[in-house]
Amino acid sequence: MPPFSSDPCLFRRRRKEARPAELLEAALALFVEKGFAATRSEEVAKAAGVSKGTLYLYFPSKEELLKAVIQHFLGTEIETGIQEAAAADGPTAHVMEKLLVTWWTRIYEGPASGVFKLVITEVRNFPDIGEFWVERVVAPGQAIVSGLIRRGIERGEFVVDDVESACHSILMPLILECVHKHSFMACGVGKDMEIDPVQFMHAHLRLIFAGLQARARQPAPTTVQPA
Amino acid sequence: MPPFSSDPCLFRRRRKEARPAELLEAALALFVEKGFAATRSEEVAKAAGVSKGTLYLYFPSKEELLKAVIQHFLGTEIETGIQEAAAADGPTAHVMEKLLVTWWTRIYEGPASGVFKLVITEVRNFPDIGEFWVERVVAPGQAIVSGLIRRGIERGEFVVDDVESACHSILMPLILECVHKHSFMACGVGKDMEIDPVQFMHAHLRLIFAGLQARARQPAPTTVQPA
DNA sequence: ACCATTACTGACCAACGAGTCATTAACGAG
DNA sequence: CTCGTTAATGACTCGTTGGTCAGTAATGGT
Repeated sequence: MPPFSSDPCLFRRRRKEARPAELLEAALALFVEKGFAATRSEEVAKAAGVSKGTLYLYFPSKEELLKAVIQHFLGTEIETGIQEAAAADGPTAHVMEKLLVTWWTRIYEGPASGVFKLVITEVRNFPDIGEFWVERVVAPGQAIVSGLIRRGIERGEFVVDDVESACHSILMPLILECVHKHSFMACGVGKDMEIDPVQFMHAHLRLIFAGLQARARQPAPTTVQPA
Repeated sequence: MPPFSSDPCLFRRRRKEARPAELLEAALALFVEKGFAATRSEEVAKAAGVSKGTLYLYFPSKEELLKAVIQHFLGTEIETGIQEAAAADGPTAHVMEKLLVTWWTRIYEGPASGVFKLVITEVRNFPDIGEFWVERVVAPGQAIVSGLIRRGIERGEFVVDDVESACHSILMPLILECVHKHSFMACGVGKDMEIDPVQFMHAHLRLIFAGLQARARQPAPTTVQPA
């Protein structure tokens, strides 16, 4: 580094407003990649283009930074899902497929996908992370999907004896796909046997819907079938 | 600690044979609970009832200990599954259900379940872990299940257009259930909305089989149906 | 009983990393 | 331009921890 650098565009810019968001983004990427404990706070600062001191200017401790990261990156996606689910009409399988494909693709591709891995790995060290995770993500997410399943049952499209389990069968592969993206997929392993996540999601939903509709088709195969 | 303790049963027993296994077991439990980086090597030693020096007598470094842990706890379960799958006959859905229920319950309840979480969290820091994970677990596991699906297709019981995806749809919830056991379930969060894993597994497989059989039932609903 | 062997110990060291704070300089007001 | 405010820095402190090694005691042979 030269003894002085008066370029105000690269060096020591004062940008109080932008720092927190940039630090949170850098922290998410590093925590997801290396884990919380293995990430040095100076790395986070460097990745955000500031010094370690600045990091501690905006967050009182590394642990608080972690909590802020999770709080910051989990909220938004779920609420849009609720609205999209409520607005749609038509055959439930269609509604659900459309919802899950657009909604989940956005989650999978955005930074939220990393939060799944992060929360899974760190809940046991910081249990209160789990509190607002179930409250803000698990519960509303399940509510959307199980609500749609019940809608399908009421309309005579689905026959399901355990809605909760069906909900898990639908969502768990999608969640694990997000985790997978940030573990195996992120390093070079198993590239040969990899599946395109979007292609898998379609095949998965087709299989699940076939199962949900299987016994519903039996009593009235000619009247209800849409396709 | 008293200045001397000559009780040979509790203090400074020499048990060269038993140490490695005990250290590996203790290390697995702690690595899964707290993560590799957050676990101090002395903790592992204490949990195994030895001092830190003894740990480094059997493993050259903390990282080698991690690799040894994973190597030690991943091999056995898969091979028994291959044999059980090959031995069985009868309707494929029955074979598969029986296999997955016994096989996966054993994995879920044993120490192997923790290895899933451990590998997911640590591959990116130690990529060669991933190498023998795909080779020894992912590939053979998928081979067993997709082999059974193909068996079902050949026998006219299933209609599947994407065997790989179906395989994922079956296995991913079971894997995530293992991970869940060692993250959320292990701390107190979300206890109210929890599902019994065995009950879920049955419901999940019933749903999947309904999907796999759905279109197979259509052409000949009266002749093929076993139940 | 005595000794040789070796499993085992824990004090120790060096490196590392979270968090601090005296100092520096960017910015804006007058 | 000057100066007061405050965003930003990075050298420093100090507790922590991976790894070592000189010493200790359990064991088995004679």
